[in-house]
Parts: sequence; C-alpha cells; structure tokens
Amino acid sequence: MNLKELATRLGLSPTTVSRALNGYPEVNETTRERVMAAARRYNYRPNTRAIRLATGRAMAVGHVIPIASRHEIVNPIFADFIAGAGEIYSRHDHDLLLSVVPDEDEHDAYRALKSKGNVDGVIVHGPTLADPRIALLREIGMPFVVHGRASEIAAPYPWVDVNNRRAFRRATEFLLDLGHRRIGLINGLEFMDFAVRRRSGYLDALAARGLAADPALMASDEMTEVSGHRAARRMLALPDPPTAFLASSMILGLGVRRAVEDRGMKLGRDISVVIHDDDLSYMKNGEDVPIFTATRSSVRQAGRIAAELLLGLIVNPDVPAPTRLLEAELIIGQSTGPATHA
Amino acid sequence: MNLKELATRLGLSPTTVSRALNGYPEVNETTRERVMAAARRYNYRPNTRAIRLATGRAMAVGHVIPIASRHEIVNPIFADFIAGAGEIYSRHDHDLLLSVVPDEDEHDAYRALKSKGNVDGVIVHGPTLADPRIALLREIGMPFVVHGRASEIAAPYPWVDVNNRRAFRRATEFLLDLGHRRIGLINGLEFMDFAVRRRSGYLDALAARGLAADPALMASDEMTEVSGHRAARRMLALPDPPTAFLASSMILGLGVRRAVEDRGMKLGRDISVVIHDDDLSYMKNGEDVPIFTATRSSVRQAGRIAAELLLGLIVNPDVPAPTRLLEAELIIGQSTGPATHA
DNA sequence: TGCCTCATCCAAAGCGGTTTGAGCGAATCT
DNA sequence: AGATTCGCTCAAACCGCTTTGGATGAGGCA
Repeated sequence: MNLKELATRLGLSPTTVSRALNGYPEVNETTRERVMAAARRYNYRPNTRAIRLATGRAMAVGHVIPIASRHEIVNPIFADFIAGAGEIYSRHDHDLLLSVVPDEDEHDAYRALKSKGNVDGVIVHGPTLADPRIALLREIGMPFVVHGRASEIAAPYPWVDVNNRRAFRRATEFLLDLGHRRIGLINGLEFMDFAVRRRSGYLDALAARGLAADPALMASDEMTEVSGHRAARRMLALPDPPTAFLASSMILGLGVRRAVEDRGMKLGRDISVVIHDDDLSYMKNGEDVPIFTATRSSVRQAGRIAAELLLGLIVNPDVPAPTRLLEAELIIGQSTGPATHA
Repeated sequence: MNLKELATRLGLSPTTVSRALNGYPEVNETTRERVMAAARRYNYRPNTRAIRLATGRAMAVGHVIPIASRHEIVNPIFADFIAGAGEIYSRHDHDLLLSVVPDEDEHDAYRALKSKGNVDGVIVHGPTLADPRIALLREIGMPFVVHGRASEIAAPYPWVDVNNRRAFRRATEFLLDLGHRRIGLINGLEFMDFAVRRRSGYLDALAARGLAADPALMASDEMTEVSGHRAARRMLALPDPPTAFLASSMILGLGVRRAVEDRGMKLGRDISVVIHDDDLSYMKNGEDVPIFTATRSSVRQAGRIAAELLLGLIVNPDVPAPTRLLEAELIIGQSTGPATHA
C-alpha cells in the first residue's frame, strides 16, 4: 500500500493525501478525516526510503562506536546511554544508526556518514583531551553532541557531561573527613578526558588540605574488574598502604573489593571504597542500601539529554553550542567508614 | 557531488557511470578506470537514500531492543553482541539500526520496521519459551535470526545459540566430581529460554547421579549483582547450605562472591562457584588465570555468526532455516575446589 | 559489399514520496 | 455584475540513484 494507491482508492491526488497526512493547513478538515481513516484502515505507512530521498533528511542519527583494535573493549555504558537516547529518537521518529568501526577508521566513518547522507547528526562518545573528531565534524558540517568534554579544545562545541571534577573532589573530601589520609585513585586511561578531570578533582581536594599526592597511589588503566584488582593489590602491598580507594567505575570497584578481600580485610571496616556509579541498569549499586558509597549520575539520563540537544541542533544548527553539566550526587553506602589506624 | 554531476564532468551518461562503479560488464575497462579515478578524485559516494529507494533494499538490519518497562533493564550482553554483528554489517555495507522500544510495543515496532521499509531483516534478542515474535516475523515476511532459541516452537526458524543445556550439565558434573552434593543454581528469569535450558542441564546432571534436586537451591531472578547476592545469601543461611553454586552470569557470580565473603568464607576453598561467562569485553573473567571457573562462550562471536546468517537470508530468503549451535568450553579458574565437609 | 554480432554507451522510466505552481469554483467585495 | 480573494485540489517536477530497452558503430563473416 503506497501513497499513489491510497490516493486512487480515495479518489484524490497523491498531493492532497500527502498533505492531509502531514497536517498541512490547505486541506479540508473533512477530507483530512477521510484520508486519515483510510490510512489507518489500509495500514498505510509512508515508505521511509522515499521520504528520506524526497526531503533530503536522513531522519536518523548516528552513534559511532569505536572498537579499540588493541584491546577490543566496548564501553559498557553504551548500552544504557543508547537506551536513553533511543527513547528520545523514537519519540521523534528518528532512527538510531550504530556504526561499529575500528578506531583507526573512525574519521572515515564520519566522513562516509556525511557524504552518503545516512544520518543528520551524530553523538561523539568517549572524547579524549584534544579529540580530533570535534574539529572534523565541524569541518564537514555535521551536527553533533559530545558525551563528555575535550578539555584542550577551546572553541565552543555542544556537549553533555557529568561534573567529574566536582564529584571526585567531593568524594575525596568525604574520605578525608572520615580520617583517611592515604587514598588510592583507581582511574580510567588518562588520555580520556573524564579520567583527567576526575584526577584533578582528587588532587584539588588533597591540596586543599595541604596533602601531597603520592604517585604510587594513582593508577590509570582500562576499567575492568581485573585491572581494578591489580591496581588495588599493588597499592595494598605497599609499605604504607592506602586505607581508602576511589574507583572510577562500579566494575573497577568490584575488582578493588576482591583485592581487599583477598587480603582478608573487610570493606567498609578495614578499607573504604568510593566509586563512581553510572547507574547502569544491569549493574545497580545495590537496591535500598547501596553496596558502594558512590558519586552517582545516570548515564541513561545523559543519553536522553544528549539526544534532545542533538535533535534540536539538527533542526536549527546555527544556534550557539548548547551544553549541559550534570551534577553527581554522593550516595553513602556500606563500603566506607572511619579510618582506623590514624 | 552526485552521479549526474560526475557524469557530466566525465562527458558520460549517468547510466554508464553507475554501471562502471558497480562493476557491470557492459562498460569498457578503460572508461571504468577513468570513472573510478574521477570518483576517487572528487570523493564521490553515492547517496544512500537514493540507492535505497531505487533498489528497494534498505541495506540495513534492525536490532529491536526491548526495554522491560517494569525494571528497565538493558541486557548487558547487547553491547558485545552488537559489536560482533556490527563488524559483519559494515563489512557488507549495511547499517545497523537500533530500535529501543518498551516491550509492550515490540510487535508494533517490527510491523513498522517492515511497512516503512527501513530494514531488510532483524535479529531477535532474548527469546522466551514460546516467543511470539517468531510467528509474527514469519507472518509479515521479514527475514530474521534469533539469538537463542524458543523451545516451545516446533516449526524450524533460524537461530544461533549456545548449547546451554550441555554447558550447565557439564558444569554441574564438574562440581559433583569435586565432591559437592548441595549445589545452588542461581539462574535468570525462567520465562527466558536460556534459563530453562540451563536448569534442565543442571537437573540432568543431578539425576544422572541419582540426586534429587532441592527447590530451595534453585533461584530464578534478574541477572544483577544484587539478585545474585540475595539468592546466595538466602541459600547460605539454610540449615543445610550448598557448598557450591552455579551462576548464570559473571555479574550474578560477583553477587554470589559478595554473599560468600559476607559470611567470612573464601571462594574456591569454602565455597565453589561456576559461572557462565559470555566473554564480555568489559567484564573479562580474569586475564591468564580466570577468576571464576566458567563455561565460556563468546557472545561477540555469536553476534558475528548471527549477522552472517541474517545477511545470507536477506539475499536468499527461501533457503531452509539455518541454525548454529555453539559449544561452551569449561574453563577452570580459582573459584572451585573440592568439597570439604562431606 | 551486405548482413550479423558484439561491445559500448545512452535516454528515459522507474522507486515513493514531497513540494512548487497553478487551476477552479465559491464566497466576498465594490 | 465584475473583480478579487480564498479554500481546496491537482499535475508535474524533483530528490539521486538503478535498470530496462534501445542506439550506434566497429569488426567478423560469407
């Protein structure tokens, strides 16, 4: 069932039917009713491919997810971020196009997306400090929103981010207030912007209390259970081990917990841990009582906001770059307690 | 730069240029070279929207990911499955369309995908025992491949699945061989097909040794850390607690571990745990030494295979339903040991 | 030389919508 | 009554590609 057929069945021209369905004013309300009814009855849905060609819009947004060819890690927050974003897209009749590309081909991927015209805009995931994609996208004139920021890029660009620095400063202060002085930071890879911001929040808090940061208490690696475990084990084996940890994700935190328990110590009593909690649906930080004390910020919500900003930019690209800074809340769980040996 | 412009620049007709680029035989090899060179030079890429309309093919496959409106959980294996599938799609110039829909709208979503014509086929995720989507897709004539199976559906349909039953039978036997007699099963929700198969593998193994299954040792719930913890805690508090656990996922296993350690016991010594490991990139089960003893099967690989089957079906839908049963391997890790108290 | 084949290229008709520009009664104005 | 506006509808062009069905001319063959 296509437009032409529906039109002949109604004894109308395709023009009128199209207009009736798309809410144009220059069509009689009674005919509009008739058309709508017929469309429903014959279960007519305009062919997306034709709409796209005719209007020149893709009615789709792209998410390029880069696969680091070395370690082949898919960022576990994608699933929830995309769930949030997808909600908004479907509400606006847009498709979500997922491009999985080896990271060395990422630039080509964006260029191709543009010249082949299959998306109207993209979300940039996991920005590095001076992420080159931002310049690229601006150059090729593709609307975009960054999830996160790129500190070394001065020109304004659209982004949605958590206040990572404040969150980690806050978390560090919380541990300091509990009497902890040796606090291990178990962070993501520091070419990622968020990791650098989190570290500076941590350093800020230490400096504010006149404490020097110990490089041996800072780890930066992939955010897996295993690397969380490895880093915590190393630090706990130091002559002057930390009494508390700050971990950049729930999964890292689980690794830290394993290391703690490997040494026969108990979380929250012997060792305190604060994590950053992206509030992933399949990785909830407890139910009523949080497992970990955490700085929490919903990545799904971030996805929703990013999607909304992007759809806005697609409609009106010449607006000044919208940005949104989300605050994380500090959730007190069972994994922290006062420092015992002063 | 579009086809017509490229053609005039070359002094050729659009027809010839199109044919040259698409490898049709009726064009002189020297002109083909010329055309190819010009296409490269002007960075010409055919407009996908136009190709789609002209050919009637969507050049895209859909993944409908249902969001259970009650608990809002996104299956954590999606990310890796999609990474695998996406690899194959991009190799074949297909797009991956992600539709996030509330599960009560899922049928409509498939129907819409079909009538609007924006995909050539779909992957069905997380099938239930008598999954209605299979009949629906067949009815509307949309090529599909199921990731998993639907035991109660007799007619053949295309699927890719892990041999869950054998894997869990194997794992159970392994624990029995270590002397364990009380083995707790911590499973996913049992309207999911995989969960039922895993349970029957577990029951098979017990029955083969003449052991009766204890309903108190079988839990079935969402696969989160918290529910793994809750189930294990409950079982450990029984008068006659299990000495070993079988957990349906790594995340459940982490919850079990927490419950074990809450009671001051040590994994692999006091309590054994075997998990099913989907080999997720961000949730690796250890590096050289696995954390958990596990039945392992790469979900990313399953994604690759499913994608290949689907692309094949799209080209040739009238072939008998292809299926692929993947075997899980049993990986011995640090979480299992002989039963102590006989 | 005349006829056929074959290689090569092209004009034009789709694909299924949107959108421009115009037509045509009926109502309104002068 | 004649001119003008308004409300409604339609024919046709267009989006950028593919594909059908010739057209043309060179070479092969008798």
